[in-house]
Amino acid sequence: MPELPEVETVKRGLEQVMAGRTIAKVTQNRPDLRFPFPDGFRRRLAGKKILGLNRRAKYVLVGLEGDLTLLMHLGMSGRFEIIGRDRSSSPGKFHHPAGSGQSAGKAVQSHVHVIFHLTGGTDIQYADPRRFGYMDLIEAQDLETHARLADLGPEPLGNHMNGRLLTDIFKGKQRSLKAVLLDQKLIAGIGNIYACEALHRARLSPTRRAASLSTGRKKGLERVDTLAGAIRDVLSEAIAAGGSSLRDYVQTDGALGYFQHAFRVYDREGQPCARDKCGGTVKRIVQNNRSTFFCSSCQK
DNA sequence: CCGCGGGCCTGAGAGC
DNA sequence: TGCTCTCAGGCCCGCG
Repeated sequence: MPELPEVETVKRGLEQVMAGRTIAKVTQNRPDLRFPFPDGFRRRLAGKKILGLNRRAKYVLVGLEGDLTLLMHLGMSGRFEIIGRDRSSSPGKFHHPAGSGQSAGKAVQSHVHVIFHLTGGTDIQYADPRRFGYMDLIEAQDLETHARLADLGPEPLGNHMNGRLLTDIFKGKQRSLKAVLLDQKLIAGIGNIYACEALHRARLSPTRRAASLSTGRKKGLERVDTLAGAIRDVLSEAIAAGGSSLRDYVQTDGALGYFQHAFRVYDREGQPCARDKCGGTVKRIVQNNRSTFFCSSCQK
């Protein structure tokens, strides 16, 4: 499901049609996703003008008039699709096999839980088969203390993400590098795919203790700098590719992302390492109950 | 502090 | 064809 690049791509797609428009009405087909919708969800959104969209970690934030923010998380299988005259396809991108211009796929269409009807006739559909997604409404004064947002770590694409910041984050951490990269309280937005990919690019073993990188010596700083750069690169490249489409994820116009074709280790167990002259084979192990893919020949 | 296991859900794919 | 099992871009909790 969606990690930072997919959420960023979705946010940009929604922004194009939602910013400046007004929510005429909301259709809500069930009382909950992962958690119950907040009280008065439909009523509080109806008639509100959309001021702008933002992303924080894997959350999409929709700023509304009246100091209200709509917070949305896609869970594992959530997808937004723009239905109506504003739907546009980006040239050169692959389209969902089941989506010949309009349909989001039969299996997904039966799981449309929320529709935001915008004035002017455009609908924003939210479908989520597994219902691990989440929506909430937050008053402006509660934004910084909201339980979902308050404890999030820094943005990996923010200006401050560098070797210094990673060194601070890793300091004293006896957990594995992979576990630390996945911890949203330490760094926000990285998920299973991009943690694996970033570590491979930085030639670091996912099982290595995080604190073992953050030595004060020159060599240590070089390593964390390399990792910070790898994180930044892989996320940026994935956003440019419209995200990674494995099972559920599509962009808001139904197009598939195509960064999955650029994976070097994720879901490549048994295949040769993509690094030049490495000669290793990609392995799959389990860490914290999640699959980790890496090359033990070049990742140390 | 840390990893593990289980849970929340549905669907796809593999193997029999 | 259909059953059973495993696994999946997330995240939370409790246990030891």
